[in-house]
Amino acid sequence: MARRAESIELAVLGLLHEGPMHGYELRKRLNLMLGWGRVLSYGSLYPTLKKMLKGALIEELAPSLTPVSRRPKIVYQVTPAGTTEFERLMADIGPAAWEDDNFGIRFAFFGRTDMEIRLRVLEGRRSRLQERLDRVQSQLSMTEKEVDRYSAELQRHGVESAEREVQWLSDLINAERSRAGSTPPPATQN
Amino acid sequence: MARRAESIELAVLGLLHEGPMHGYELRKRLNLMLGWGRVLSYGSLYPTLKKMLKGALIEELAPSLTPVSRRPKIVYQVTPAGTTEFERLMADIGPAAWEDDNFGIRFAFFGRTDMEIRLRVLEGRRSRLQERLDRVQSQLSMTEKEVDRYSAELQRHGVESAEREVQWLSDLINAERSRAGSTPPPATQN
DNA sequence: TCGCGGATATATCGCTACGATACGTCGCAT
DNA sequence: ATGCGACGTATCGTAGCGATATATCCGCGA
Repeated sequence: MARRAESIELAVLGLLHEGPMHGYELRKRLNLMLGWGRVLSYGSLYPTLKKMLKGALIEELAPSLTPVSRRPKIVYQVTPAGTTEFERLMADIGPAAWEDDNFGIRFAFFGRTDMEIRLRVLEGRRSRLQERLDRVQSQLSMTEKEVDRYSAELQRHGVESAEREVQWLSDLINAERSRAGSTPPPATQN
Repeated sequence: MARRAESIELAVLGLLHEGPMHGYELRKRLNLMLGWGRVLSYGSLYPTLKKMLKGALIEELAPSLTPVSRRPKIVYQVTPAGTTEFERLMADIGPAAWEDDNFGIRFAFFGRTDMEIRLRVLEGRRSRLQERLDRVQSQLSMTEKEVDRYSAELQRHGVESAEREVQWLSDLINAERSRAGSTPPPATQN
């Protein structure tokens, strides 16, 4: 249940880790990192924040030093419980971790996990994409009637993008590996 | 209202134009063309089909020539009204036409519109992407604190993908334009 | 020849999360 | 002095998604 919501929680925790913020700013940052496709709506963010408050993962920061600012600007910060939860979520790899939305968020916070986790997430993501690619390729090949020019171009472009993404992941994986290796073997292909 | 639903309608009409189909097959084809991100669920498809039946955009094809097939396989085909609607939707350019989901579908059916429409949709899509790109760039530059290594890499990759997409669109636009030109330059590669 | 698993096929329902919208404050441009 | 756009919090209706139920067909091994 609520797979998207889970990833929002992770993102909020991660962002608050670099300093207290209020909802509006959180949303902007979130949209920048989720960025490319969909945006996060207030209808999702505020309820999530409420839920996290109730769960004591975050708390409201002491308000206005600036004396009487009429309308409350609610600034949130993580609690120790929130930190624990963040670490738990980051370490919790598994199919959900490399789904489209989740992957981006986890990746953005890679700096706060260890290499073992990073590698597993990157590899999981890569095989997820590879698997999609294979499925499309096979479906394409078993299509009897030849396709329309434009449809074909769309397919081609999609496949190309996915392949590029796979390459990107491979490069990242190699980079991680070589950073770890005591004896980095020079000729490791792919 | 119901922007996604509208695009499903368009896709269904377009697909049925290349021959009668039943829901299951429709879904497969749809997922192949929407393909890259989300899949279309039955919970969306069947209600849409019902709605289109009621609107007389499609109709059930005469059933079993094969005598007593117990469970009905419902095969749909477009009505003349459906064809009209398809043409109307394809010609209806405007912001909605170059949103992520819609664009792909329209593109896939470019073979059934004229060049003027194609160009406008391609250009609309390109400026949509360009605009996103600019927004990210400016937000990036106005960020005071320098970002984490991984976050930066994620941004970089996102920007690169978007730029590649813009390039793709530009190439397509040029191709359309040169096809229009009275003097077709002989060296058309690809 | 039976039966089992998997692909094909239609259908519905609960619930989530998104779009729309409302409301309020601040600053600055005209 | 007022209008406009950015900042900021909040809620609500409902579209549509995931899960699930149900049923048929077919290939394959035992």
